[in-house]
Amino acid sequence: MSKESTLDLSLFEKMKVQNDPEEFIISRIRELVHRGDLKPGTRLPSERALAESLNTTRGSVRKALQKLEFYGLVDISPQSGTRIASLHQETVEELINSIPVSRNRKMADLMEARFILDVQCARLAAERRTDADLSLIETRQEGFLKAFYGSSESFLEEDYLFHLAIAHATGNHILVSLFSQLTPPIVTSNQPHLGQRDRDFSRIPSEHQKIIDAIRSGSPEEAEEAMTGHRNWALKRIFEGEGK
Amino acid sequence: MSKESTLDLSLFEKMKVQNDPEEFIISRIRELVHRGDLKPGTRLPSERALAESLNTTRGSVRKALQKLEFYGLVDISPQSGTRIASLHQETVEELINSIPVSRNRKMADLMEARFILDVQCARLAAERRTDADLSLIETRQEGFLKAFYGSSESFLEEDYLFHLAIAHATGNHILVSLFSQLTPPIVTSNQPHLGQRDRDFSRIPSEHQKIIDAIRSGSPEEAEEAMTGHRNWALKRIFEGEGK
DNA sequence: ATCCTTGAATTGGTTAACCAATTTATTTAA
DNA sequence: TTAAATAAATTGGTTAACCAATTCAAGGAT
Repeated sequence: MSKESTLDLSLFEKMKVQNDPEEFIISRIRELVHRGDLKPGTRLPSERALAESLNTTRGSVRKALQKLEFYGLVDISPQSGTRIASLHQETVEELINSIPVSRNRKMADLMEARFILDVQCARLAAERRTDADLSLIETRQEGFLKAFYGSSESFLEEDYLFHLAIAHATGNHILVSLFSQLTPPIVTSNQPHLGQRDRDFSRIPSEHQKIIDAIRSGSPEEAEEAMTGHRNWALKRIFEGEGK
Repeated sequence: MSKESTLDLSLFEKMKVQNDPEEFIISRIRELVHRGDLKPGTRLPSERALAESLNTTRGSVRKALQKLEFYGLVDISPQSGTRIASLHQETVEELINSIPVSRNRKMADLMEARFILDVQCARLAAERRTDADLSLIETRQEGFLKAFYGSSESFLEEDYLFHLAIAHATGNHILVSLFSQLTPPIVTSNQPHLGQRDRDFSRIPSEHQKIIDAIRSGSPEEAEEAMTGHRNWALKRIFEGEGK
């Protein structure tokens, strides 16, 4: 029984100066799992051993491992140790912070997922919106227009609120949650495509209006079509400069 | 400036015997925020004060607050205190565990969100699937059939793996992540509707096969239609017994 | 009165020692 | 040689003291 798939060793050699040991441990283990160097069931070195090996304190190691357990990446058992968990599903936040996939690729995946949600939310909103929902959407549109035609740099934030109001109008809390998970990383990504306006941006206000009209009149098909056109254009902007 | 929207007090009166102080604090604060008793900006009592008030240790209080910060529900600033965060978007897991919404309603929202993702993933999978993707999907179907026709109780789990393989075939990691967030709680929810088979369950294997055929032949429209039929039926089962 | 200085009190963050349960190694008895 | 008994070492978990930074209030100079 002494054999068993046990502890690895020098995979955690200290590197450089570690400004944030906790973050380093998390990203390192995540990387090792992704690359397959750490297979499910593999036991990690003890918290004390890891701390010494990384020239850090046990507290930092512990915080990192606790977060990894929360992520579902490892299983911690008292007196038994910490092992790589069996089947692990990543959260969106994990994926965004993960290493192996290129930044552009992740952004493309994010935009595509949001595209899907946007279109379906528009359709459902047209079916179910209450008057209060419609009122909120129109308020958001006003805010967006003010930011858009003003010199405000925050029109992306306002655009987000507009789309979020549509998601809210579906009455489905889960959809709102998914939506809000996807958008902040997009908004804060400082994608050069998004930040600066150019000729095409003039389309946005009228496209928004089409969507609003469809939702007001309760026409799911029209809403779906309007949102598809609106978002398809945004998607293309991202995909340009990188093949799928 | 001494006024300010500050600390509340006896909202944290100790109740009964607290077996798990950490979980209690998390659920209590979540509840207070949901009910509006704690508004954004409100400062919570200090960790020491909370610990004494709840007859627990500072460590437990601290762990709870750290998790709440991770959830985005509170903002912690050293030497300044812990305050309710301004705009808070709930994660799916939070929503599932939240109190105010009825269980059936949450389940309906979950199913609807999964329906949307399922259909769109089927469409994209038909467009992009590699041979390896198709192979995995067929493997999952075999596993499902074995569990379905055998006396195994795990056929729901196998069904999940089948659908997950389709999401994987889109090549979009974000979609896979969203999908995996939505599905496990459905499987484990012990919905009486789902747990026991009845006459309608016999449709599942052939519906799966239709989806596979559409994905193999690269027909997005067919895949979308097949998945819509498959999942629409599941949706109806949930909505029966509660007007949406 | 008003503003600035100053020092005590309070805040979240960190550290190291300690704990109980388990595992591993050693010793002892058959 | 084998198996049981026992002691030592190791594990994650917890606690309490300590820390630096900040806040807040009292005191004094203008």
